[in-house]
Amino acid sequence: MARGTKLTAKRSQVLEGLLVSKTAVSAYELTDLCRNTLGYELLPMSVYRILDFLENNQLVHRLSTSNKYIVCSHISCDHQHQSPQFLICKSCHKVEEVEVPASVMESVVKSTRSAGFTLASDHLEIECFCTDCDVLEEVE
Amino acid sequence: MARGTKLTAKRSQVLEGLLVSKTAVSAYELTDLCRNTLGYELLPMSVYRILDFLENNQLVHRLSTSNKYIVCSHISCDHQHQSPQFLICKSCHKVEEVEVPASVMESVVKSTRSAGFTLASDHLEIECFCTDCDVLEEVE
DNA sequence: ATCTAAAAGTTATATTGTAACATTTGTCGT
DNA sequence: ACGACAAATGTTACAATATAACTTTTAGAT
Repeated sequence: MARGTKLTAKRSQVLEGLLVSKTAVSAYELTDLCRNTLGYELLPMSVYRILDFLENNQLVHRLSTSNKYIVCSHISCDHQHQSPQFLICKSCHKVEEVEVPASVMESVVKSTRSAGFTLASDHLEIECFCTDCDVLEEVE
Repeated sequence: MARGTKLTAKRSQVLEGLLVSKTAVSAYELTDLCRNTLGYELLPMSVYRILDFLENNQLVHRLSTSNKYIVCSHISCDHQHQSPQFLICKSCHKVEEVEVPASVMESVVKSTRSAGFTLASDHLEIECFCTDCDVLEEVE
């Protein structure tokens, strides 16, 4: 693990909460999950701090589209992966992580560069509806 | 313009606020801008509602990455455009709108479909740093 | 054992977003 | 023109999210 780098008890607890969760969760949802389901004493403030730490150490991804967090699916590997692409259900927040074809990422980087910008995120976020929620949307 | 469809005085005022702004702005920022700079009487609740309306009528884009809004750059055309790709500066919220190469969008749609999801957004959002802010980031 | 830096605790508050209900305004049929 | 209905806006209260600022605890290093 990189600098700043201790996976303390509390940090493990938060990580465990994320591992248990089937969907992306917000800091407050995660706090509740840790307290109610796992029985850990945690407050939102701490959870926010710990999530920052975990994100900086590539253990979790922060989905800025929904302000929720999800554990990195490659948490146990030590090698590099391609950029992940997150398909995020707008309705139930289920998240599917797929790999972005290199060509796509290249194209994105290219248009970013030529506009004078520097890429600030390691992933793409796509707002979707999953199969379940798609049906519901139509009914409304 | 489509259904539900009156560009009332208030709605024009909010739109004017967005047109005046150089960067993406939040509902509260827009409220302040309208009140302080343009002298319009608006409250956040109304601004939220009006932004919803404007978004539904393709006059503004909502950037879910930052929960901010920006006027659609094709506001005065009546024809269809390709999917926009927004380069959003994480620091100053300046936004550059570029067109996504069709091939990229196809690829995104494809991976979305094959994962059983339906695309829910008409654009891509990319978190970046612009030239100005990029320098500052490094100094920190 | 003591010192120090990192981590976690604590409290208060700022910011963002919505719910619920009241009032006003515009449009339609008669 | 008149009343009736729907759309738009006003108003208030509050829920949910995020961070600031300061204190206490903990874990290593010497």
